[in-house]
Amino acid sequence: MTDAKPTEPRLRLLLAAEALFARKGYDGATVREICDRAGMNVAAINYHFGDKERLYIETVRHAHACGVSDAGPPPQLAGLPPAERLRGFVAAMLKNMDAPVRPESMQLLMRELSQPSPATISVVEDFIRPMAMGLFAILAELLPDLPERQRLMVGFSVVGQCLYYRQNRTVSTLLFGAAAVDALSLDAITEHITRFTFAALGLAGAYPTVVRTEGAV
Amino acid sequence: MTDAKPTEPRLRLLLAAEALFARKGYDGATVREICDRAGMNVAAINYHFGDKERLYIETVRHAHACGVSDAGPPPQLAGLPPAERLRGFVAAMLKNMDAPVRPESMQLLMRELSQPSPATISVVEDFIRPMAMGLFAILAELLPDLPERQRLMVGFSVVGQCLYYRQNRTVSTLLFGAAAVDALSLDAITEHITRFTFAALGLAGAYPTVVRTEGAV
Amino acid sequence: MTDAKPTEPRLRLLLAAEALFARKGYDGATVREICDRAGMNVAAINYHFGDKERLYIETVRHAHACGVSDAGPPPQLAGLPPAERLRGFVAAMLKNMDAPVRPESMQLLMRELSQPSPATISVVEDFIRPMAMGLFAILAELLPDLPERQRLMVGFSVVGQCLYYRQNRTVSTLLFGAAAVDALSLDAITEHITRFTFAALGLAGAYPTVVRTEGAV
Amino acid sequence: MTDAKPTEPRLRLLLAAEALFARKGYDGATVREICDRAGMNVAAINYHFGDKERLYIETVRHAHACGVSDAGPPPQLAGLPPAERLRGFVAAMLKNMDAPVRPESMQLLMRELSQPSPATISVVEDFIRPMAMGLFAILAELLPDLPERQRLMVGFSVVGQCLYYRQNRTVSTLLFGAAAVDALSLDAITEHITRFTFAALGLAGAYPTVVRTEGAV
DNA sequence: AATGAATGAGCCTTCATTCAT
DNA sequence: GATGAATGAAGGCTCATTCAT
Repeated sequence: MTDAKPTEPRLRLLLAAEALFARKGYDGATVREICDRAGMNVAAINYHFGDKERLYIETVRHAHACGVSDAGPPPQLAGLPPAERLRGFVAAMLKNMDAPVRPESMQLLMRELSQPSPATISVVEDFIRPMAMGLFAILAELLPDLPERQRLMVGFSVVGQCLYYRQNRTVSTLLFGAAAVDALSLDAITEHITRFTFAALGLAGAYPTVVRTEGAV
Repeated sequence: MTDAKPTEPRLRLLLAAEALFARKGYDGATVREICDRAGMNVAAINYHFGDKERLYIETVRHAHACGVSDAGPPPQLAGLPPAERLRGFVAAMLKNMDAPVRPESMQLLMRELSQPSPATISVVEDFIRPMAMGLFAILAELLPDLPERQRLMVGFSVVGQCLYYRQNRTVSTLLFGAAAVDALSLDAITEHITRFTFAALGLAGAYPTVVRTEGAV
Repeated sequence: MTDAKPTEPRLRLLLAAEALFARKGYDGATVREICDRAGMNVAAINYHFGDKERLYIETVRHAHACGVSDAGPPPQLAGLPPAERLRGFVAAMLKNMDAPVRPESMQLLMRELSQPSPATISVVEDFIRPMAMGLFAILAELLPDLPERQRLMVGFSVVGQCLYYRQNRTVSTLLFGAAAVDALSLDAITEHITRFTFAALGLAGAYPTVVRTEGAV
Repeated sequence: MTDAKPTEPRLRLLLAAEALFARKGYDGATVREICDRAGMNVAAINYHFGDKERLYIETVRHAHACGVSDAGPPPQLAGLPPAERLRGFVAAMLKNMDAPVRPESMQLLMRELSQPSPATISVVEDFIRPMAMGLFAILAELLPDLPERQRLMVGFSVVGQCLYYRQNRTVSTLLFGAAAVDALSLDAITEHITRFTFAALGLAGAYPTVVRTEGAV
């Protein structure tokens, strides 16, 4: 059993900050609130991190350091054919976003990416770039003759489909109801995106799990 | 006579607030800043709107009231075949997000959608739902036999591809450089997403602009 | 009857700040203390002066603006012979320091001069230089053949004697008791410094009030 | 072996405190700053001195304990005639203030004297009184018939001339430029004050270094 | 209808201090 | 004997808000 309430003060602050920054943003969260949640004194932040801004940066770094282990294409797919790996990539990305170790981490990172700050760059470099490189390596194998610009947009189409579910869950729920949205299981979404993409790429025949359809849907 | 600088005080405040809320968020923007930008007194906001929160709600309402005219599928496509209309939908959505009448409006709405607030619901109902209904009407015509749950995910795949470019422009730029990202013209993106989607749906033959490809890319 | 408690808020703050800065110095005085004394809110300083430092500068400026009317050699001596005017200068300087309109003003100025700050320069230029120029004009008339460097030191000797009583009253009192120090009336001191100086300059014969002595004491 | 960097922790703290209190005053100097400068932990002050205030008192005591050896009239003048000894006193006082063993000590003491604190009394008693007694002993010999009150003012005139150069160097520099002020050598000032005083006292004939002048200048 | 002056709550930060080691 | 970690109080400042005009 790992610590539900870690005794390390620095970590307590980071976790409290992560939750509050994720929920309220940098301006909306106050250092008092964060320290209270961490069960510490107001001066703790200054002592451990210098000031609020550096706490924020460290919080973002910590959040992606925790998630970074799952980042990049799942290594166990290394030797498989590219079609298989593309499916693995979609599955990993969806899973990573949907049920990360700590939801606050992901929430904070998404907020961070949509409103860049000094901490954004390192997150992108350490957390996002490995995944992107993994995806484009797969696409390069799958579509070796495609001009680079086209490949870029193909990548964006794949990632865009995956990100949609995290970035726009609120809207989807408001539009179609929580029941309809929650009914979409992670597996179903993975299946859908993979088929949709394979069909789009004219690789429906290469689709790993064999189900043949007219289109992909 | 168009009002470049509207003299109506309420409107001046709404436009100033829109720009600042869009750029800095609710907590980051200050009423003083907003009033200064509107060329008015600090007390103006409280006089005209009661308090900051009500100003925010009114600002969001006003932003989507201005954008709502462009929302929904472009009416001129009304009589065309569904394939044509799907292409029109993608083009409209991308164009709407990329170069709306007032960029601040869109920026504010996007921020609002990613961080739901009391003002979110009416935005979704008035601004988003018409577009969504338009899209699903098209999809229903294109894929009449598809189970509803599948159609939902198809819709998400289409919209997800479009939204990616707005929601993740910063990340894309950090990953691939501004040059590579800016080189993707609105037309090129529209073309790509439409083909990608048609191919995915097994409707490549129905692709309106005729270019026949193996896949869609 | 002038306002003992002025209703003008800016002035109330300046007077409160003057007293506290004079007594406790810049670091020792707190804005809360100052506002309390002025019967105003903590935010008043920020509203009226921007921040503590600008309040300090304005306080110093105001303090010397109040005293500056008495600065410089008393104009009514303008036509008199230089010996008479030297006596007048000493009398004016002592009087000015000993019983100024508001003691806090002088206390603040003296503190300011011994610990230069951004506000020092203008005080020196506006408040001190006129007096200094007045003195050296007199000395130039009295001792036309004296080299400039010597004249400088003579001026310092005159001023040094006068300043001693203000700058070192505490020490004098601790050394000789309050009774002995307080017994030295303003007139007695004026008389002493004038005679001492005249005798030192070999101008004892020119001493205006005629009393002949062996030395000057 | 002299200790350029004393290893005794208490002494290290005292020297660091002396420098910082001298430069920034009691409120302006922080215990952290002092401990950093002394190369010690934040808690060192509380451990060695209890609290900041007691450190301050000890620092002032130490500063004047170090300077006290030079205090009082130079002993080697003991047997000389009073006129000679007065000259020695002026020279010693000027030299003591101008280039003391450790400039910080003197700076701290001067600051202390101008803003009395609990530590003032002992400084005055141990450091100042010996000098004052020395001076008044000389004056008693030189002017045996002078009433005490007159002698007090004569003493103040002598000391006031000397103190001027230290207490008002900033103002002098602002008024007449650094060049003019720095050009006044310690010897020149000593010479001037001595002659000025002797002439004022009608003792020009007794002036030790023989130069006969009409006045003293 | 609209404003400038003024307010109190709360912000982030820093201070001198203490405690467990 | 001495320290690094942690604390509560208080610092200056900014915020959204209100009031008299």
